Amino acid sequence: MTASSRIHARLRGDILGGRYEVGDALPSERRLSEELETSRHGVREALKRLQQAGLVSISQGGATRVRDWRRHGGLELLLDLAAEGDAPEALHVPRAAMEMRASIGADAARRCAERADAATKAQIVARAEQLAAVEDLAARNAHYEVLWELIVDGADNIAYRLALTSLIASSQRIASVDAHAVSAELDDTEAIRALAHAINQSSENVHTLAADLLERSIPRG
Amino acid sequence: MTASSRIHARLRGDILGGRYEVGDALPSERRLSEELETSRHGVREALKRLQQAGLVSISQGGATRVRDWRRHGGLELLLDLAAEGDAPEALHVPRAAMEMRASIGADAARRCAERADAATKAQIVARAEQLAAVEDLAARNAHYEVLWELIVDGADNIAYRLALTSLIASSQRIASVDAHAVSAELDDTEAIRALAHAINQSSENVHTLAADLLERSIPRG
DNA sequence: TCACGAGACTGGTTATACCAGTGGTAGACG
DNA sequence: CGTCTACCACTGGTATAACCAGTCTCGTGA
Repeated sequence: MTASSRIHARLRGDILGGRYEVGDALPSERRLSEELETSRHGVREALKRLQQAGLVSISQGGATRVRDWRRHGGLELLLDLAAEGDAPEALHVPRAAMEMRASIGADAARRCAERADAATKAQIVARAEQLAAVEDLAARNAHYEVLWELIVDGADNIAYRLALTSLIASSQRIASVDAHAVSAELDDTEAIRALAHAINQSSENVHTLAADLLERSIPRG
Repeated sequence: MTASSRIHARLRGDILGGRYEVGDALPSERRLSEELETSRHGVREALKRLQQAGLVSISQGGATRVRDWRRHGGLELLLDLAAEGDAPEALHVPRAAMEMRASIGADAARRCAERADAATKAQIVARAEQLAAVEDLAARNAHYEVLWELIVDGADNIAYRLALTSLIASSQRIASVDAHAVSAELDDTEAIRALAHAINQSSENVHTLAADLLERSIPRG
């Protein structure tokens, strides 16, 4: 744990936790370096990372101010929100992540059926069969994640690929809280196999099959 | 343009442009500071931003190495990819962005119809009517963006909200290349009004209406 | 009352020194 | 001859101190 990452985590928590209002000025770099007992450079590195994430705006001569992260932040904040225990509960982060996962996943499956080559589709079918053959939930979950990586790669959509990074990370964080988050999907190996074969045959109902599967894990509320 | 942002842009371009292989070691901070004629701190700030974006991994004692950004990068890279002219064409960045926009947008419209309160829905209808009333394309586009912000806010899904940031930014970058990117949507004011009213009435076909509208702008290929 | 300028802030940059891990390699040893 | 170890040269991490470059405020003078 480096000094700058400590400062980064501290300030990020303060901002995401709502302990600053949008537009508020952060303490100056010199003050922060005193309060947090580090050099100014460590503070600056942390601030650059916050700027990169869209949480603050820095301007020479003026103060460093808190931005509206709901408007300027990227999807990678989802993980941070899931990790920060003190983020407003009303954001429904788990539900949001699972809904997006379902929407993107269903469309990715459809595109994959359209675009992936035979070799990729064969891998998908093979992986689904492997998954169905194991009993251990953790092992099955590992297969399931690989399966979805194959599907998203097969969809040939870089935006889906990049979004998946944030979704997987935040899903894992959510799953660490609720271990059975996706068990409704993992238990139904038949539905998973059916999806894989539908993709392989470029069926019309790939989107429906995928959506039905993925939407099982959306929390109510 | 600060020194660290120059260095950041330079290295980011080298990585996204494929001039480094995954796993390659970057030159050391001391070497970079010589080559790019800045102090080591400027280099460090830039590297921290690259690390934050998932483009490199830094380890004390060892080298700073290039990561697989397709696997570890976040959605905000979409904007960078759209901006870097030398990114591999095969990524189909405009198509990817527009597909994701359609998938997320259609689902957001559905959730908005389910969840938004009457006041928000009234705003959506009002905005659609304003949009239909103006002739100027730029003004209409501005209304259209606000309309979608209202819809996404109404969907009460923080993941969609955060993803929108990257999608809007990269769409604008794409639109600056192809000015008529979304004109097929903007021209059909009737479809936009129909969507707004469907949301207001919580119709069953909101998802279909939204998807039909948004998918018009997906480039072929 | 208003305009403007001094000065006290803000962040931006540089230089230098040292600490703290890593990893390659030369040499000692079996 | 092989292998293991200790060392050293390298990597990034931290700190100090000084100065540059904008911004903003507040008091003074027109």
